[in-house]
Amino acid sequence: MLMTASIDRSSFHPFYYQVYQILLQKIVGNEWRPGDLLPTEKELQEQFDVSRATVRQALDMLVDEGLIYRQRGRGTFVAEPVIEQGLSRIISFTEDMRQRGLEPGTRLLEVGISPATEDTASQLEVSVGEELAYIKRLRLADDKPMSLENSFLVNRFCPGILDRYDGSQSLRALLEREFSLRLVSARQTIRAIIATADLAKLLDIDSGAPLLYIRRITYDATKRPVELLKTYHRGDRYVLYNELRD
Amino acid sequence: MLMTASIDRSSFHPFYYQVYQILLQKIVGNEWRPGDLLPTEKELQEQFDVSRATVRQALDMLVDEGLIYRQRGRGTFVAEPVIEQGLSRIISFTEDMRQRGLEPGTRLLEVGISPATEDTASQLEVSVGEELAYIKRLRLADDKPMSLENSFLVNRFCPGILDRYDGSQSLRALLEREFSLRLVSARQTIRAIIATADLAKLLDIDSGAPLLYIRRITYDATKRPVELLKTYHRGDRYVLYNELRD
DNA sequence: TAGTGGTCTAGACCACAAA
DNA sequence: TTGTGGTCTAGACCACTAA
Repeated sequence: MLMTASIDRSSFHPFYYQVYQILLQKIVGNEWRPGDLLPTEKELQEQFDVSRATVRQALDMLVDEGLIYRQRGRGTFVAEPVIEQGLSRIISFTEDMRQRGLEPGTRLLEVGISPATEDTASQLEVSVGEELAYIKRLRLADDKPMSLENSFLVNRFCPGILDRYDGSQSLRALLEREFSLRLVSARQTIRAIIATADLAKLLDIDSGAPLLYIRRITYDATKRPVELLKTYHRGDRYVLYNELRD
Repeated sequence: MLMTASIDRSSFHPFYYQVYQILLQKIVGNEWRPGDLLPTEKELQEQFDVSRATVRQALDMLVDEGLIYRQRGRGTFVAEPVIEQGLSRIISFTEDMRQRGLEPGTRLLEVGISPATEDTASQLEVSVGEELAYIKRLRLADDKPMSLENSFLVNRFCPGILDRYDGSQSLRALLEREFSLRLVSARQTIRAIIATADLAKLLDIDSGAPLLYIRRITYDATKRPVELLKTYHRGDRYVLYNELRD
């Protein structure tokens, strides 16, 4: 491109920020593609008629955002786009198993209403004793036990949900369709524990076998906690996968 | 404190990095506490006998890590320790422990060069037999064993790293500073396993105790796999936390 | 008004990569 | 050997805060 943007010296934006914006546009606008060599710092300095320090300050921002990287003696390059999607999405057991090429199954063990204990109440930000709907399910993969899921819902947000739940459908979809509860964010803790005799029996493993214990609180769009999910995954079968970024 | 550390002008570490380290120690060592006013840039400049730009480069690192913040016209302050509830950031063991309010420690067990096995080679996308630098560290929290970390680096990308690594510093920082390797993304799998006798002994737990086993591959800006990290965390002490979104 | 951090300049020397 | 980015200096002027 022959036309080159230049900076506005009377703007209230700092020079380095204007340079950053111009370079950013070239990258996100795909004019410069991953792997491309950027102009040298000297060239940019001359092009924008600013000092090298100013150019470097602009480049530092792009480095911090992971959009470019520098190699001493070689130059500055456009970075490969980082996989941003699917970093940490909330996915259901069913989706999860299908992604792994396994056939998901569910056996409904128990449902009911019970008062919140001190522990569950504090997690769900409700009063102790408030009614919670609970759903206990054994999850299967290729017809063999994989995980035990224990779900606690704030009954006030989805009254009568247990009557409409038949044990096989997606709880997420039901909450959204019938109660307009969109689950948009979640926090979870992950621990390694040892199977108790009860859990071992349900999961068809030896007691003392390792389990991945995940405790997740899910929030709706207004940041209200809606569900507390306790999951026990068989250590020998279940592998949690995720992607991280700097 | 009247005694003040000064920088070593013959060190191979850059001045700004030495200043950063000294200031970092004051903060994590709790000599400077949240809310405290730092010396002004001018004072630091005089204290270390470096230019203001060098002081600012050191301060920039601390700002990036969220340890300090600046207010124009007022000064620079130690930040409140915030538990970075990021979605899925790559954080070091050291950062991780600090966020949990535990004092991180490291015991270097073993370093060396060894040829890639079929398994490690495929993970790191190198040939079987290619030289890998490995670093085995026992990680401590409040002086008690927390995790065992087994790191494998493609030696070709960071030749001589083992000579420059003293066992206590940040591997990430070292890779970036000395080899211009910025670790920007990672993929990991998480499993629950049972401690073998060897692992149990190192971690000071019973054999048969549960462990969280995390296997992470870290990539640089050009998407090259750089490090394979195998980590064994004590199930009774270590809890993995993360946030999810829809 | 005095002092802070924010921005900017015009140099310099270095380590490293590639030809 | 040439050119790159990495580090460092010694200034300067500005916008903002607090006294």
